Order: sequence, then structure tokens, then C-alpha cells
Amino acid sequence: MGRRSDHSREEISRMALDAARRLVAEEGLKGLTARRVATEIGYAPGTLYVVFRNLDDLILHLNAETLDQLHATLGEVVRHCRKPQRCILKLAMAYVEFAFDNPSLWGAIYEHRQAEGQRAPEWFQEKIEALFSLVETPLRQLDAGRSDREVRLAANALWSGIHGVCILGLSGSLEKANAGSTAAIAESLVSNYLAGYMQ
Amino acid sequence: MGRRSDHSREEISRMALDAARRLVAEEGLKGLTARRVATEIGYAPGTLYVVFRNLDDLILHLNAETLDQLHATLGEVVRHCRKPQRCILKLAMAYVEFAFDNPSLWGAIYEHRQAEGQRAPEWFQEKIEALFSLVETPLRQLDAGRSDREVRLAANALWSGIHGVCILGLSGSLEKANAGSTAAIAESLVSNYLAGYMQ
DNA sequence: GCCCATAAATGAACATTGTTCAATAAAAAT
DNA sequence: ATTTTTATTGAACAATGTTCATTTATGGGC
Repeated sequence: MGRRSDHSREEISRMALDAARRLVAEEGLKGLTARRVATEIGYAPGTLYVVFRNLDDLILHLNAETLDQLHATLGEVVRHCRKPQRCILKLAMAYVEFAFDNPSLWGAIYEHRQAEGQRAPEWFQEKIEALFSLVETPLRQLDAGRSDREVRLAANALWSGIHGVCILGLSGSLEKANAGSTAAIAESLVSNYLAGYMQ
Repeated sequence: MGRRSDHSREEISRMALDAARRLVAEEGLKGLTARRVATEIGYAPGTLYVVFRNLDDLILHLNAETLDQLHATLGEVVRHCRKPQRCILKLAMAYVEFAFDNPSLWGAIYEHRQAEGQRAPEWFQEKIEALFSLVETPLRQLDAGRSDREVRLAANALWSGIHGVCILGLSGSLEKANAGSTAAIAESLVSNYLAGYMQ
């Protein structure tokens, strides 16, 4: 059959991404297949390839939305705090919370990035950059005497560190009980690092 | 055809793991397929399933060998240093170096772990525990007054942190140039954390 | 109202994948 | 020699991503 329902490309894209998010959230990246997404939105598999270049492209856009959501969440956190040190700690906590609340969606971001050897497109990298700079701002306030280079280095160290804490915390077990100890580890990392940084 | 060559199960297992390691090292986890491994060792696909439960099981054993190799490498590092602080820093550097020298094999360890929802078997977890305790020893020497709980927390924070630094360093780009800045980030993380920890 | 050109959606087809298991061939035992 | 045992096979199955000739509905011109 040919033309049947009248959804624009944007609408189909949106429906597909919503279905994909549900599938990944419930069953992980492994649960995401072209045929399942197509069935969920009431279209044939081939239709997906009109909107997305391929499955990797669909996942990329799904991850982009997750990054946007994460950025919005973390952005809200830094707006509600004064002291830079407290800000950074809250950022770390919020990041851990987000990862534990959306383990599969959060995991899909880096699971997929390393899956294909190539680098992600520019606009995707920028979304990650935007997250990074959320830490740079309070870091700069913390000690105005530091060079941009030093601030970027510190932001990178902190962000990478928290990222790693989440990864190992989540891979350890999927029980909620682990979230608490993971938060404790994250706090240890941030507060000790900052203590050393300011000393 | 039936019985043909006379390799024991152990020999076939060894050949398969060697072939798998080569494939993963050269093309990443995506390059590893049952048929390719079978072809490489001159057996039919079905034979692999006599030795391993399935492909995941084969990858698990491959990762176990990588962990052993990593443990041997890091173990050598801690034997050649006196001051605990220097020890930990060297451990971190050696970890970064290993990750950058064997990006695909190192990546396969956690890429695979999160791929299947379930937890890895006991004997596998123990290999990871063994790596952890490499950091705990010098940490304990650093400040004998700390409780076991505190030491474990610090070891966890440091290890997770370095792990995260490697992940983001490698995902950033596969150029060797990145190894240098990644090492700098790792050093920043460790030295500042330890400074805060001792203060 | 009819017809045609255009665009949209299809779904059968292809190459690969992991995995299984009856069939088979060689070695070991009798 | 003959039988039994066992290791290995490779055809078969279901499911995957992806493509593209075919089909169908729509919108415009008469």
C-alpha cells in the first residue's frame, strides 16, 4: 500500500523516537530493533529509513534528546545554588541521580558512542560540551586566579570522575540500594578533589 | 564429517580465545562473530558451542584474560615503588596507558558487562575485586588511622574516577595525542584527591 | 467527474547474525 | 571385522538491518 495516514516527517520522527525511548527504557539498547519501532508506531520498517539514515542515526537522535533532558535537569540545579562548591557537589549528585533514574537511556549514550568507531557529528559533540561548561562556571567562581586551561582540566577531571562513578555504580548491580553508596563515592570524589584543588 | 583433528577442548578454547582477541583488537567487539572465530581456527561454527555456552560466554572468558593481563601489569607497577602516594599515581598512569594501548580489548570489558542485564559470575567479579585491592594497599599505608570503610570508599572513588577519565579520553578521539591530555587529567584527579584526602 | 503525475509507504527480498541438532565420520572397544 | 562411542559437522531456523521496485493514495488540470 502507499500513502495512507498523514503524518509529516517530523511527526513520524517524533513518534519513532518516543517508541524508541520506551523500548530502550524498558529493555535496554538490545531491545531496540527497527521492526519493533516500526510496529509500535504503526508503520512498515522501510518507513523508518525515510526519516533516519539508519538505526544508528535513530539512536543518535534519541541520545541527543536524553542529553537535552540531562542538561535541563542539571541547569535547574545550578540555578538554585549560590556557593560554587555547593553547586558542584549538587551537580554531581544530580548527575548520579539521573543515571540511576534512567539507567538504560543514560547508558545508551556512551554505549552507542563507542559502538561505532567514528566520532559523533558536530552538533552532538556540542551538546556534550554544553554539559561540561555547567561545571566550568562554578569552578571559575571558586578561584578567579586560575587560567582557562586549569579550569578546563579540573572540569574534565571532575566530570570524567563522576561519570566513571556512575558507570561502575550501575554495573555493580541494578538495585536501588547501590544508589546510596554510589552517591557517597561521588561525594567523596568531589569534596576531596575540591579540597585539594583549593589548598 | 566427524572427528578429524585431535585438539582437546582446552586447545580449541585457547585457539578460539586467541583468534577472538585478534579480531576484537583489530576491529572491536563488532568484528567478533561466531563464524569468523570458527573459520580462523579451522572449525565449524557448531564446534564453538561445545566449548563455550554461547558467544557471550566466549567474550566473558576473553575479558577475563584481559583482566588478568591488566592485573599483572599493574601488579608489576606497585612492586616497583615505595611511597604510597607515588604508587597510586603510577597505578593510575599505568591504567591509562593500558587502556590506550588496548582500546578495544579494554573497552570490551565494560561494553560487554552492561550489554547483558545480568551480573557477571562470581569468579569474574573476583578478578575485578583483585584490581581494586591494588589501590587499597597503598591507600592504607598512606594513613593507617583510617577505617576499612574509609579506605574502601577512597579506593572506589579513585578507581572509578580513573576509569571514567579513560572512557571519556578514549571516546573523545582515537588519536594518540589524546593520551597525553588524558594522562594529565588522570594526574590532576589523583593528586588533588589525595591532597584533599590527607589534609 | 475523470485522469494523470507525484509522492508516500510498503513489504518482499538479501545478506548476516547467533544458535541448535540430526547426521556423519573417525576413533576406540569388542 | 564389527560394534559402540564420541567429536565434529553444516544445513536449518529465526531474527536482524537495510534496500528498492511496486503499489497506492493524494492533489491538480481538464
